[in-house]
Amino acid sequence: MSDKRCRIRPRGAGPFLVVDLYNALLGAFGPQEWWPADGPFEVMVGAILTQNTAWTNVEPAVAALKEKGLLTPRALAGAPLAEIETAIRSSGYYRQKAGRLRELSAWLLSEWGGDLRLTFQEPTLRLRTKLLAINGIGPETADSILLYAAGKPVFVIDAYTVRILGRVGLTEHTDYGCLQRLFERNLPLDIDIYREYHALLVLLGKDFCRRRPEKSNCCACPVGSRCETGLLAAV
DNA sequence: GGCCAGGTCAAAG
DNA sequence: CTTTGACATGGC
Repeated sequence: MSDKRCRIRPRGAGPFLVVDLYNALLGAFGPQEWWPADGPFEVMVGAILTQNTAWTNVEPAVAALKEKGLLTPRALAGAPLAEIETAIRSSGYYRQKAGRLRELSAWLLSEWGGDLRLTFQEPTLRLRTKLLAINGIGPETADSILLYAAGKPVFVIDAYTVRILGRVGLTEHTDYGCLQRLFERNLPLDIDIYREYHALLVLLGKDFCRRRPEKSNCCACPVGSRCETGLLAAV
């Protein structure tokens, strides 16, 4: 995808700045300190379990896995599918996700003996490509793993991000790569900022955009509607 | 009871 | 190449 097609839309006096939104969100909500997990492998597991699923449904699933001692690549790779399914049932799509978790674990085991330190020594792009090759790991899951588990400077795009950018008039593009480059071009190369920014966008999407007078997709409704608020208006 | 959630993949059109 | 359906539970 050429950069030309990723151009952001001018708004008012000039292009709206990605960093302005970050500062506004950080000022309004404070640091979120994502990802809520106990160690990198738990981040990876959570990244799969939370696919199109509320985090409140993921928590019991992670707890059950932990209870059964299944939160290591070796244990998960060797566990019966039925046992994994039972443990993660609350997270929804549990049959799909059980298979995905086990496939991911088997891969980590065979490539690096389950040692994530070794896994994360892999060059970022190379690791990203390998993650994407696993069935059930798409761009958002791969990048969440890279950013929050591996500590690589990769910006995560999710459905909230797409809606919010459209809502604030920054861009109407929805293409993952376009939006990712938009953030990465306009931010300092800083893992903590990437982590914090994505967390804040999710918070805005959940708590803020849900308080809406209209129906769904508040973040996509027209500027000037009743959805307009102090926070977004200030940006 | 309906709508939605921190997506992804495969099958159609 | 773009659109659509399947996957599934739990909270509001």
